[in-house]
Amino acid sequence: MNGFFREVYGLVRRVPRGRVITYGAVARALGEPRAARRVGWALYACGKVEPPVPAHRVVDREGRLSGEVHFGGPGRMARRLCSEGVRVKNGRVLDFDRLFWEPPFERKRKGSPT
DNA sequence: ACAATGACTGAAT
DNA sequence: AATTCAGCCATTG
Repeated sequence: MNGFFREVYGLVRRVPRGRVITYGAVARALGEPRAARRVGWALYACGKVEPPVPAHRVVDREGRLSGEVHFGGPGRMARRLCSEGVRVKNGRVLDFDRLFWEPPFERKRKGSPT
């Protein structure tokens, strides 16, 4: 597995319950702002990863549940979010801007930026 | 190697 | 604000 995938999983796992993040934000946090699609690809393969990845907390830049179809059925992702307190309406997070969790900008180790 | 696709995004219209 | 276009990068046929 590519290190990038693990970085994606590691960051997504840090998304607090009841909050959401975007593909682009994950990519930026990992230092590759153009890697949003790769983030999606990583999440596509996160099903068998351990510990489990809360991929349902990752939405697109408009707060839409673009990966809903990959949760085994309609409404599963939304219901999961709802179960965490995130209100979803018509495939979109309502208070998306308010619930957005800005990730800590972690560099590729090698020490922190200062 | 070429073309098409995709859990994306930003800019232009 | 909604839709369309183009860039992006990895995977797949």
